[in-house]
Amino acid sequence: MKRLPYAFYARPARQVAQDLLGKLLARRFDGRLICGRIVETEAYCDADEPDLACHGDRANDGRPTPRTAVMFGSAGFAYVYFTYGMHWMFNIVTGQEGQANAVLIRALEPLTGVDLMAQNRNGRSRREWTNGPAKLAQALAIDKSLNGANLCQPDGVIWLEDAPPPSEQIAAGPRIGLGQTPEPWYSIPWRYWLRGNPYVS
DNA sequence: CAGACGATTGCCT
DNA sequence: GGCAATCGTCTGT
Repeated sequence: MKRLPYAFYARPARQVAQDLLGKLLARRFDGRLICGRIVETEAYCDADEPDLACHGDRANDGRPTPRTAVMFGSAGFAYVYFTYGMHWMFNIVTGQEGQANAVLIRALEPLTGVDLMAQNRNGRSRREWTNGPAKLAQALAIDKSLNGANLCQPDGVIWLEDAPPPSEQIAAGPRIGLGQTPEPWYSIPWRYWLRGNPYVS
């Protein structure tokens, strides 16, 4: 299996978000491998148009802040942030440097290191290990220490691997949990998933 | 420096 | 379906 290269990420977020479906998210943890197949993503921001749901557009008048700085940086790095006082979210920076583009990984299908996922998810049922953005972060032991991690680095502890295109159909719909975000961004269909997959959130 | 709120989850009715 | 948990980040005073 081949690690996804920088060029894969250095494209518009919506394109990367769809192409990530079926790829593998891998994590080296406790000397072992945890790996899952990506089945749900969301795109935030695009080069051409504003996205008021995106942290990079919403805060500080569209300028970087300490939290969002990574989002404005090079593609192929991890943007990990803390929310609701208890949850970590794992995103992948996409697009061009200077633009706030990222893809949120929302759900995985467990493949490797299932005992570690069960342990990290406190013994919950298999279906609840990775069917949500904060759940998969916990299952893969993703936290602040991985913010800014280089996903293309050969000896990194978190990366993505190429995989054949998915056989499932790709579905699209509005993004989840946008709260007070105004239209049209509240309803714009930038969430993508593999139709029928049981691990979609 | 105080106040509002969040790219969610899990428990309760 | 409703709602509390829990704290970092951002904003306005």
